[in-house]
Amino acid sequence: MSAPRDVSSAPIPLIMGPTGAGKTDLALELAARHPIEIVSVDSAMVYRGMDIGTGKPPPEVLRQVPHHLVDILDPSERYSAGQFVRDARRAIDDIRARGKLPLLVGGTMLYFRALRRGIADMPSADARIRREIDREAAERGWPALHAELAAADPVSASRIRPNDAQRIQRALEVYRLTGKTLTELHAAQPRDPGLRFAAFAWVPGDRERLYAAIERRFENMMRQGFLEEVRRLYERGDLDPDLPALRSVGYRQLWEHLSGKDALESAMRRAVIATRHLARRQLIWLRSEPDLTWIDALESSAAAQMDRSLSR
RNA sequence: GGCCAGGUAGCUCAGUUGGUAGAGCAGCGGACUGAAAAUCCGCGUGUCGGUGGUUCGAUUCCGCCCCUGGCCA
Repeated sequence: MSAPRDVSSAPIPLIMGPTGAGKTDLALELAARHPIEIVSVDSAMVYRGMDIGTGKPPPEVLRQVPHHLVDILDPSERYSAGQFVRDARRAIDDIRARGKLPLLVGGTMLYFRALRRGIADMPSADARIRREIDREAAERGWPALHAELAAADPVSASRIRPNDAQRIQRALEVYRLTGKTLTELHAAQPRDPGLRFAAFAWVPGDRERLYAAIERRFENMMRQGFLEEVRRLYERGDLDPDLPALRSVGYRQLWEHLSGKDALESAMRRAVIATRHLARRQLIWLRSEPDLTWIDALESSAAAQMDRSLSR
């Protein structure tokens, strides 16, 4: 048990790691020994009814150890980095007001970055404008819309590829909504997030072993009823596979199987591959993130290292 | 045993009317500001099954052998 300390000024620990690295178990272990509450930094765990495939702790554990930003949305809803930053800051304030230490744990690196560096004040997604842009793209192709963006905002256009539909759409959306370019809005972004963080990269040092763990983890999910979980979502009838929630790793592939587009064996294989791809992108992201304390999750002393960091 | 179809990148396959070969997937590297578990970009030397022959030159044509699948005995 750590000595009492001023929780309101202590840096907030962030544990960032790829899927399958054992972050969830680590967080629970730390919660047993420190006065902490967990804030999930995970774009998929926010959804209710998506439990097995997102690797959420079981309901008893969620009740026993306070978790924030888990099960806050229906899968039909959209979340975003901007919303995350607002939610996380509120959770941090609340936890500190209770005299506890917030521990942020997850694998959604964009959310960590947005929290640490701040995020520009921009309008959220607008379904009507997106439909409009999609229609134009269907007629003229994304490169044409990219050219349109280049006329308004050459700086953004130069870093967004002509085929990156998602980013072209967002850039045009913001411009049409506000009359301002992404470049202008980014420049106006507040510099100081007003919070201090201590960021840890919790990463297995051996990629082969991480990949093997991912495969075992997926097989285990299937044993726990992952397919039935996706079937429940499928059979609701009001959900669409283009929804952000259902594009998640595993859910997407099993949905494709349920809708008759793929054999189960093949869908399962593709789900494991998609999870590996996710882990790889998370690792790549971490390499470019500044001010990280790296901990090899495979080292026997790894948990003890984290433990000591929280006691300081 | 005979006939037929195959044997080309880790996998599935394309191709070379003879000038030593290229896609998809996998893998690897990277980007990332309200979809981010998303989206996008870059990276392709491999005894072209083996061995002899023809040829200036064979992965490509011919002979033999090996392996896989199918059909017939």
